[in-house]
Amino acid sequence: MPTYNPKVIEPRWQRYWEEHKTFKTPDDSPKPKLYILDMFPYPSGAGLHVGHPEGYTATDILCRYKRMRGYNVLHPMGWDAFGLPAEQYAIQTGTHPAVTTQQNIETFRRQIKMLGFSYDWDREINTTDPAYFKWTQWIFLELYDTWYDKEQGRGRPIRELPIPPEIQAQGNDAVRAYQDSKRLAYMAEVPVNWCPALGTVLANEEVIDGRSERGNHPVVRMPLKQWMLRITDYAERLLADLETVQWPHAIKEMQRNWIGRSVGAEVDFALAPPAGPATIRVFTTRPDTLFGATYLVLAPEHPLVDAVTTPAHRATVTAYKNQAATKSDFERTELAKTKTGVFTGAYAVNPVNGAKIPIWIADYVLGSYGTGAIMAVPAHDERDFEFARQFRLPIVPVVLPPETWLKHSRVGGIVASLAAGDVPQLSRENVSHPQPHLPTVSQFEYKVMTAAHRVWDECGGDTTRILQRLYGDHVEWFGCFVDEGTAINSGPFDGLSTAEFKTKVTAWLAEHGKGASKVNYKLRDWLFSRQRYWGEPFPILHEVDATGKRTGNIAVLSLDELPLTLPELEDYQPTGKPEPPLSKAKDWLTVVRDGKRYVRETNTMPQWAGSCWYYLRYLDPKNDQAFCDPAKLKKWLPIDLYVGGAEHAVLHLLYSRFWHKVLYDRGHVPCPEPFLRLVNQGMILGEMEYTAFQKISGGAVPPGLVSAEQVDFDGDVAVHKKTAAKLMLIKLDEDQVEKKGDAFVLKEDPSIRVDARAYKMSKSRGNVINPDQVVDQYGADSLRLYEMFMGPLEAVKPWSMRGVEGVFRFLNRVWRLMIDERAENMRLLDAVQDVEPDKETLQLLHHTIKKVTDDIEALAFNTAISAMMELANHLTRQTVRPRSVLKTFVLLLSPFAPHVAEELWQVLNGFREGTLAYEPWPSYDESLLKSDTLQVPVQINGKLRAVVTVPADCDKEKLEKAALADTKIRGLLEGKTIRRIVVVPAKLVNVVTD
RNA sequence: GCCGAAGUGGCGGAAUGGCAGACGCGCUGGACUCAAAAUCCAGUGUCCUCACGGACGUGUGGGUUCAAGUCCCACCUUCGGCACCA
Repeated sequence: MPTYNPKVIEPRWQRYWEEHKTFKTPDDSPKPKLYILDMFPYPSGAGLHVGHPEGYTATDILCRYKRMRGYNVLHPMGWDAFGLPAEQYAIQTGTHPAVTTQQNIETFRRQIKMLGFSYDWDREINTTDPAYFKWTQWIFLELYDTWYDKEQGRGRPIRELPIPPEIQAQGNDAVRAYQDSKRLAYMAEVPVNWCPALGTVLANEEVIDGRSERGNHPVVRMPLKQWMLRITDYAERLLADLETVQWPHAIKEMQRNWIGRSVGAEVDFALAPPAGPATIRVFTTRPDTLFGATYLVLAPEHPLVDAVTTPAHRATVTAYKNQAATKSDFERTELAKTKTGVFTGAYAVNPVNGAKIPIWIADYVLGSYGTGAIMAVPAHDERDFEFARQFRLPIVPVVLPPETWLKHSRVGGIVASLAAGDVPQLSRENVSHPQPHLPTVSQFEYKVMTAAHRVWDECGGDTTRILQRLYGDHVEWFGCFVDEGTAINSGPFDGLSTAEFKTKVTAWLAEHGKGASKVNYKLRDWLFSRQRYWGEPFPILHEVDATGKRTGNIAVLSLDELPLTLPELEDYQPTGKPEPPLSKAKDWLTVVRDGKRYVRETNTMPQWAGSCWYYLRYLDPKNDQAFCDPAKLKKWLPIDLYVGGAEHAVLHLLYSRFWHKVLYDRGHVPCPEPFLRLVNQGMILGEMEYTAFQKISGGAVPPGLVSAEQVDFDGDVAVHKKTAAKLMLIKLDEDQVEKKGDAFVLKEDPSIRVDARAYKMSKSRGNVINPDQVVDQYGADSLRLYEMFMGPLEAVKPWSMRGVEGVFRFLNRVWRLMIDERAENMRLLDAVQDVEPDKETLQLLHHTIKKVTDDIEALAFNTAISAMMELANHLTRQTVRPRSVLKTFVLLLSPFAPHVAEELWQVLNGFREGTLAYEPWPSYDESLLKSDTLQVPVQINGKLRAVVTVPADCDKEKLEKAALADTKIRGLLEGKTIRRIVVVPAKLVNVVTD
């Protein structure tokens, strides 16, 4: 009984493709190239998630389609296999991470192969393979060997770095130190997340709300010598080149925000006597507000803090500094609802007006951004405003807001009502006789009105002018104004617009040697080392003296010493000190070279390292002479389409682009951007869940159900809004609820609203769909088809097992369209005949070819599948099914459901041996897309009233005539005056009447 | 708070400014069957009507247009990202 049985046909075709190397990609094909890439997975112990095949299926469909269109398609897969979970497992069980990793890769590979993706498996890579990370280490050394020439705007070899004569004069060590200070890879003391309870340093992603993810222990910041990559040097190009790539707008925007470019000025404030000759340099994006700077703030870690602090304030300043240093970033931000800070006792001189202003320190100023110091302009900066109010510092307005802003302010409202005479007890006339305790007028309103009245006549009763006066005199009434306006209280600059002011004052500052324009970025240099075992070792040696102390000199391994592999360790337990586990490998650690003693770098590279360049290695995965043959790079780059999850929107993509640009500058890759076009697949959520809330008896609320609108619910914990009592969650079945209005309610009691939503899949929630089970039950073709049929690729969408069943039924229907299920062996139905299709069928077929072709090109797979369903439904109704039509249909289906398509293709072609993977893609005949007659809707005043059938080539006049001739339309137009008739040929007729 | 995306039947979703709801799920009825499953056929936005037919309908309010789910303005909600970046 040859019924549709994916369990038999899928493994068979997978074996066929593998044995025949059907999808092996030649490097020397004359066909046009396409490089279509999936973000490679981290092979976790949990196995493949249904989210993975979403993007993989999309690209696979496109690849299969493009091959049939005559392209030479490169479509590889590999493993991003360094990372924490394998190491955690090693700590717990003693199993070497390489073993765990290998097992996980086996599982992932089996699962991915079971889905029938057309990868060229000969190009498979693994970031933990020494033959791979040899080149990761090599690239690191290239970064180490590169400095950024700001004049030329590109990275250059360190030997080309010009050495200033005064450095040269100080000897070799000075030269080396100078070079080291310019390298793209450099060492610096930076704070890390040290967890004393776990005795280890944690990655940022292991720290949640200032505590360790495992065990919930406190995490403190501790300075540690780390490798850093100077990505900030590339900030400008990373930003600018976003213009050249076809990425989703949102992702570009996220990268722009992350880079965070802002243009402003650095301004030098001299210290007021007696503090000394030093100046404090601040960064501001609003040099136009310089006249409003009423105090300076230094970050607590600013190097000049100790120097400026006066003896009388030293104790409080030191205490504040210590407090700020031990606080985690989390505490500094989240807990700092109110601003804190202390006065240093010192004063600075405002360079534009000579005003003496106090210098404070406060942790709302970050040491790591700009110069670590700011000029505070409380009238025009929210944070400064808040701080100034708290510490009663002066607020001077220097930007006059536009009229509309003033009128919409609280003061504007009061002045308006005063002008309109809406305050009977307090009209313009009697406001001059103080009556401060009128019941309907607040103290504040009274103050405003009195002040307004005082300037009323002077301003000619003009409310705008009154408000402008009040703003100048009482800015604190108006609050903070941060937008652009007109300069006031700014001496010679008064009356200038914000933009003009900025230009002029920056020029003035430069002229007087007190400042210069400056661009700053939020982007920080990339912390590139981890205190971990399971990562790439750095190919770096630190020279040590006789006592074992580092001399500060660094040597690098040469290419023939690479790869530097990880030492075997007996235990993977953290050292208990902030020292990486590699420091335990004593034999591995020490190296003697040319009579000098060295210790190896014990940090390892972060997981990003391997994924930063993997797309290059696919092009030449087995090369042991170079990371890739330049000819192959030239042939295949850039990547035509890159598909993956939006969780990599910022870091992975930014880091890869950075490495790529460095390699480009050093002449190793031929193009400045790696990923020409990027598409993010949307997340797949679990099945829809319905939740009711029940009070817990004995609590603050009596037992019973609570309607959802009275509940604060985050998906895990529900709290009664009024009583703050915790509520119990009750999972409901779909048929216990119904829709009422725009919400779901309980069928039994429609007054009880129910929460309905789909959640992110997670082990703890128990809503994870395992692809193995889906394939076991319905087959890979159904899984692939369903993942594409769910909705647009980019959209977030909930899983539905019934939906899988729906596409499975479709594949069964396709099968039965041609296969005689009642026969003993595989054979075609008698209905399948070598006849010419009728016109309707032919037209539908060509319509479907066009639709599927266009939709694949647009990655709109869901609608392509709908179109094929419609064709299948049509053919099901036909008693005679032309073989030619079925053959075309199977080719259309093949990128989506390749196994069943191959099987049916065989039968349709008389069991001829071979694959359809390189059959030419069906083409359509334009002339068959149009039918002879058209159904054209006829509207009266925009409302559909009739449909008329006309010849396809019906012109405007004939169409209008046909519409008006329609009996129904005639009846409805009876006695009406026709004012206008809109005729859109082949589309519609709209009759406009009175 | 800031930036971005999205709101259409019971559900997933479809619609170059031109017949809203294609296709699928679910549901209802029918055929087949001793029966069930599977399959096939028909129906299925809401309300009014025996029916013919009609009214309403794409988060809310306004606007542009002969015509708006689609364009413009304001707002609401949900999701994602960032968050003292001067």
